[in-house]
Amino acid sequence: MPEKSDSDTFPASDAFAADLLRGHTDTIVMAVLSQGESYGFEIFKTIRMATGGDHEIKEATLYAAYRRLERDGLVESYWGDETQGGRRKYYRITDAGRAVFRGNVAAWITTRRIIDALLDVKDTTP
Amino acid sequence: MPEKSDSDTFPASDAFAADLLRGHTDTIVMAVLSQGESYGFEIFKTIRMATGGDHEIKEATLYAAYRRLERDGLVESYWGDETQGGRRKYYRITDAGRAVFRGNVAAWITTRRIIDALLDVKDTTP
DNA sequence: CTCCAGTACTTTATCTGTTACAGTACTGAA
DNA sequence: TTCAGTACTGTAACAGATAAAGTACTGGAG
Repeated sequence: MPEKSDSDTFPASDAFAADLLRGHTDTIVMAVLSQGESYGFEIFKTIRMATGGDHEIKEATLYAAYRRLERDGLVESYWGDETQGGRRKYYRITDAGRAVFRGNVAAWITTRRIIDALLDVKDTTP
Repeated sequence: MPEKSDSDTFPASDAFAADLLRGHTDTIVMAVLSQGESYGFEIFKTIRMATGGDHEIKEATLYAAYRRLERDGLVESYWGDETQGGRRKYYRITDAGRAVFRGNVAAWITTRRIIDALLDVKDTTP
């Protein structure tokens, strides 16, 4: 008889992909921006490449994050002076942003440990 | 002049603790139940101990998770026959639950890798 | 020349998990 | 008797994620 994998019978990640990165979006955007200035769509492409298509963060989610981060003074923005093509809004991380980013990375490491312990996940580093 | 730490000036984890575990609650509950049957409040205490007070998952969050898991057939419940004290609702993970749990742990490992890469977090294992 | 895919940004409505808060009910210790 | 702890439930509200749709430009394929 035909084999059925667990994931066929019990899809786990359909609705999950969303919530697994939830709460990390702002931190991820700040991580990209600590490497240097960038504009909205480029940040989107950078993250899409890093997540490899799967688990991708949607455009609308990111643009919402940009607004949130700017509202909280963690990033600053300015319009580029593109003469042709779509106008681009560039983002730059602020000092406050850098500080919060450092805190969030620390929080991630803590959270990571807690979940690893709860799920009894062994170290996966080769 | 008095020192001010980053966390004083820019509180990072006030609203975050909530969202960092978000999406993992169901998986964490199933992790506890794969160790054996348990009842609602006990699962709460187990998780509270593991998270060490910080980052704790609130009672209401867990009871919501129990209902969700039971609705989806991932856990089963029955009332204990306590003769005194509060009545206890016991939970048991189902085969479907075990399968989804395995998938979620795999998803967690993937997500973990992605976030580590994006945040450029090095391996923290001693 | 037209159509389409890609770039680039925006807005609105909706969904879901989390939580504050409140309530019920029992027990044992101060 | 009061309070802390055990044990469960329900409701309202919030915030982040996203589907969906729209605007506007560019370059290539047919």
